[in-house]
Amino acid sequence: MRSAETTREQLLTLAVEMFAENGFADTSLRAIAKRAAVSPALLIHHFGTKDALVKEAISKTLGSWVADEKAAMLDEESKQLQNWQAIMAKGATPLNFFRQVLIAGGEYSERLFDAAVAESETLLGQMEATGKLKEVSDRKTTALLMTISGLGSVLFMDHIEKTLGGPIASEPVAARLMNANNEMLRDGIFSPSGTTNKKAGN
Amino acid sequence: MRSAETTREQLLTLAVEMFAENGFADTSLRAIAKRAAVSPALLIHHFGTKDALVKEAISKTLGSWVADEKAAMLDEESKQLQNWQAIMAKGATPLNFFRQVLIAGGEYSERLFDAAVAESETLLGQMEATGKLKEVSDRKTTALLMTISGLGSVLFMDHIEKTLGGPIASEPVAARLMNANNEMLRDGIFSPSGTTNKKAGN
DNA sequence: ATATTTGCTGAACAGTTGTTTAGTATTTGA
DNA sequence: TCAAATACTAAACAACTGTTCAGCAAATAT
Repeated sequence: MRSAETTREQLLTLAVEMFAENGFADTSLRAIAKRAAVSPALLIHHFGTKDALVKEAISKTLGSWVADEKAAMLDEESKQLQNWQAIMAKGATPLNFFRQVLIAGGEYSERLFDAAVAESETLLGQMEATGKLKEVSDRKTTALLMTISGLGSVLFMDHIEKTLGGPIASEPVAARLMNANNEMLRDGIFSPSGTTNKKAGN
Repeated sequence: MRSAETTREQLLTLAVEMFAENGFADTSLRAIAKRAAVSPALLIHHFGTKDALVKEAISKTLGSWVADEKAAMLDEESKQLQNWQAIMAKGATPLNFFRQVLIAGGEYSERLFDAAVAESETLLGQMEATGKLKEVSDRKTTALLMTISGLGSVLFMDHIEKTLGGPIASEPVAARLMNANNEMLRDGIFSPSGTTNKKAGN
């Protein structure tokens, strides 16, 4: 054999990269094959169908990622920035891949979202137990909102970078995001209802 | 003439619906034509290219929507729920269309995002001026985070509905989202740094 | 009534897609 | 060493895509 396992893995790695860059639908088997200097039929030979390749790419990438990322978001404030940057240091590919999975919808997107909500909820519970969290009246919905923010940041990464004028992994941009987020989550940003012109405004 | 303007408008309306449902790339001219009981060539005849049809669909739908939606998010608390429901009452099509534009990326997605950030920033300014807002150290980034949440809610609509077990426009689901969001934005949810749960100022 | 414009169609073109098939070359197992 | 298994390819298939083109039919203008 001509080093089958190696070729297969190389193809899978390349597919992940290209899927991350252009999405699943917009990345053809021919395009992958061309960049691998290989016949399109070889991809079918190794993976059966494009769909199977997509699924394998997803489980490969997600499996190695979610574990690292999950605890970072709600970690101790002093560690947040370095956690964030450590995640980003892994490069753009996993993050973009993540994004494509969410965009593509379907089963994996659903699982991913559910896992993220569950994770947020667990962390909120832990924080509450250790006194790091104020009382929240509806923990599940709060976890849901935090998930939306977290995954939203991934989805809108390009927009964020454009708005803040720098890569999301860079210190100044990451710090601004962290600070604004912590400010919001620690103090709130709305004035307590009733304290100011409640009916005069409008 | 066989009522040209009417046919064109009907086709455009149908295209918007189908784009909202399945996205731009996954909605072929043939599919639209078939559901309109019309020749695919007629779509080209009226709109020139598919791309032109997409653009016209976008500007038609976005134009009539953004204006209504923009002020609702940060309105007075008592009005939020009914604002939200009023928006949702317009039906799923515009919201899904919105979603597809954001997913598709490109020029329109960018414009949409930028407009939403700018709008949030303006509203934060207004709220601060009327004393409804606490001091925020970085208004732009705060506006950015609120935009991510807002548009994230649109993007993850299906997931939200699945998680909370009901349509996002329904009273119980909408109320939960509103309450959790207000709680977060008014009081914050993290305990002040360095302390453990010192005050619950409700 | 005739000519002209215009809504509209059927059929085809050219390109892309995932996949199949038949076959070659290389490696492995006996 | 010989046979079986495996890696790999070129070419083609069938289905789809957006788009073109020649022409029919109906409304409008003359």
